Amino acid sequence: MAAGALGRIQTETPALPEALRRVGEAILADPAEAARSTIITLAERSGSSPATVTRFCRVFGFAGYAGLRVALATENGRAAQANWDAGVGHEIGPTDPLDAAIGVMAAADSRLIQETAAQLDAGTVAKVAEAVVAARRVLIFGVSTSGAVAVMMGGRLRRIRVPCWSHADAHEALADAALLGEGDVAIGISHQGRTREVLESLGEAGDRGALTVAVTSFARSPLAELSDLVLTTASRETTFRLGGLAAVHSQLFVLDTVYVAVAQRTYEQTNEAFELTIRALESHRVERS
Amino acid sequence: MAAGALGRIQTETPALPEALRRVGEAILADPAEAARSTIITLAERSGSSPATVTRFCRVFGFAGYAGLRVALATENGRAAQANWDAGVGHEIGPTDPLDAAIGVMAAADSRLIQETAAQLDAGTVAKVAEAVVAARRVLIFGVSTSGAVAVMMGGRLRRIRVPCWSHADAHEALADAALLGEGDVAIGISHQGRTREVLESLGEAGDRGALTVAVTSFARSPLAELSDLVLTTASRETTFRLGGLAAVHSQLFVLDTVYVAVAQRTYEQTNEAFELTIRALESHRVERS
DNA sequence: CTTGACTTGAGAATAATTTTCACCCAGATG
DNA sequence: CATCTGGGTGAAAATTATTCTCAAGTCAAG
Repeated sequence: MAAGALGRIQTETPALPEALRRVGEAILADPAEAARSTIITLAERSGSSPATVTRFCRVFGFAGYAGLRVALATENGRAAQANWDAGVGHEIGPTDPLDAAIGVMAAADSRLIQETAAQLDAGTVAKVAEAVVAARRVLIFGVSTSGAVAVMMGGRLRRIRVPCWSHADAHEALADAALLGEGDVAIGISHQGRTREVLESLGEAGDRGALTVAVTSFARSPLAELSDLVLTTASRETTFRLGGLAAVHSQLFVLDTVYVAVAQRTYEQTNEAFELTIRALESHRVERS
Repeated sequence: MAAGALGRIQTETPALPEALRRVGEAILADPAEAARSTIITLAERSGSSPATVTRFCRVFGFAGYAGLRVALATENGRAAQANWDAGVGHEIGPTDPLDAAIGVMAAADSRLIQETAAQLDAGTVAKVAEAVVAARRVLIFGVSTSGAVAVMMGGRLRRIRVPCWSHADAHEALADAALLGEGDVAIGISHQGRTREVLESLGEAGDRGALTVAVTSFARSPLAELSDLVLTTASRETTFRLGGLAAVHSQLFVLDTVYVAVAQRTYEQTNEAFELTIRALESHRVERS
């Protein structure tokens, strides 16, 4: 078993005879470098011979040098990953080197998605999906960034034949909301749950008898209170005011789950609709060069 | 740089010729196994020759097979540490319980973002950001889902005073592209990099002397070849055809990094612009209850 | 002193890896 | 239609890495 190879080397090395010990020390001094070296290089660096390095591998139960090498590299990756979460929560400042910033952002986003998933209520998602499948009309809206999310989700749902309209524009959303009725679904997206336009449109839809669904980060926001069902997104307002940026990932994730749930409930039809859509889009693609 | 080797293999493999592609597929099918195999074993498993495997290593910038092997092992350790294998790659079927599906999706998205980050070239991001900061005009476009991403990014950039237009509409994008010139920037988004409209618009922008930037999952796609700079997104086409869904996260992440890089380069102005924007948006919010 | 168990590295033997080269094939050209 | 070109490929040669064998050295115990 590869696990713990470095630890075992650390433990056993001091008890080894002269030449073997030097090999162990050379590896411990820089495992990553050792993984990259050939057996010859490593032998030279430890002041011994290739034969001794092979023996060293055998001592630790590897079939040969290749085995040791792979084990070292694996542990090296493991260690790198362990350091990963470290930087989360760190604010990104104007002078941070970009690669560090990229790492922090990735960690933050990744974590955000996990959090979103953790606190998402599958029951609510299922209810929303069932309502969407049964609805005569579905309306999705938001403004600004959330509007773009709404449009994106609308496009997806239309591709699997859900009768869906999506707006990033407040007036159009309001107009459409007024036309909804019993058995329809309205989904309003707002990170903070305080955007007036979204509140008005969702309120209007509710008044007309449609099922209202809020997608927001705040379960106690006006939007949430006004809605029949609430899908909460997670968002941490950290890292250079990136709360807004990250919120999009969270919103998309929540809507992805709704999409999948809808697709599951209309599997046959979904597959067929996919085929059609893909064929239609193909004609807009250029050939492989 | 060793990081992101698997991601890169994933991205580039489909564009490779026959025999090389088979090698890539064999590796992707079981990276851990590949790391343990000799070049000969791997050649046999992929139905090609050792020579081809060596060529494959060169394509991805490794000095030889040993380099690839170590990189694979490293990533393998990385993945193991993060417990990411939990369910990833599992297709979501119509009968899966929804909470399981949510878990799989979260793991997949999370991993996707990590992969995207790992294979993103900070230097390229910096170049794009610098060009955006210096540009007289910036144009961002895509169609369909990528179009929504473009619109979202455009909105963000405008909020920090970047003179930016964004389109999800092919004709408008083309019209605007024709008006660009030296010192302007055009960013085209297309998951597969084969969408004709995006190709045309970016080509037009390039002809007019603008810096052209591609955001695509395929580094060898027509879109990438045609562009001055390429920002590659990662995407695994797994889980219930969710490739397209997941691609959005990846695209957004890449553009987030550009946004942050731009913000870093115009810190004063960014902060000020933020204040103004937030105040403007406040008036559309309802008061805390 | 011997002896013998244990280490070690030189060099031979083997196996893996890389390079070279001739071939094939698809598409371009005359 | 014949010919050429150029990329892609695997067989085999060349190189290099790895493993094995063995003689020699060391050292503690008799």
